Amino acid sequence: MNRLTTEFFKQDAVIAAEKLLGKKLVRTWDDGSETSYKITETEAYLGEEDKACHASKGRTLRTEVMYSEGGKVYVYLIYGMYWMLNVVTGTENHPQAVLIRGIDNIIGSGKVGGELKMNKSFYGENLLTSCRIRIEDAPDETYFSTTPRIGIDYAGDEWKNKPWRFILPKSRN
DNA sequence: CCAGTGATCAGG
DNA sequence: CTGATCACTGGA
Repeated sequence: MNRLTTEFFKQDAVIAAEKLLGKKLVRTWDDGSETSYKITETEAYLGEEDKACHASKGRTLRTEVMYSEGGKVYVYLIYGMYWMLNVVTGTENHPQAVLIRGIDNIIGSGKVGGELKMNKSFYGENLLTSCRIRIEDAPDETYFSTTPRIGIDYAGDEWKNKPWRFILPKSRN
């Protein structure tokens, strides 16, 4: 299978989050071996107006990569312990990202970052060219559920209730 | 329910 | 510099 193209990553985060379900996340380790995971849970964060999106606070050192064209990695440390893996989507200057919450049977954004041994060096990594991490195409999933996003109570009703979390049923792992 | 843990950002 | 906050997890 081939890598997803720049056209895929240029889509809006809500579309990309849905379509990323079932795609193959491939991690190449330091010793050259590879592990392939199926993406099973995602969340979309869409633009400065989305109060739950980090970019709602504007352009900073941390959010900078979200302002670039889709196809890059956005990682950040949360609670001093967990590296959160996101995929930047959309076009330049339109900050968006898709959070990877689950791969195979590893459910939980913090656990995903741990499993993939994420760290700050992956910030801005290019998914189109990186030799450490890539996403390969796979048939679109048509059977999945949606719920509001997790852990964003601060965002206010309008944004916290958006059904922008996408989940594959466990039986399809 | 709640503690742990440290980068990041706004404000002096 | 200081202090608040945080897209979380695991254990009481």
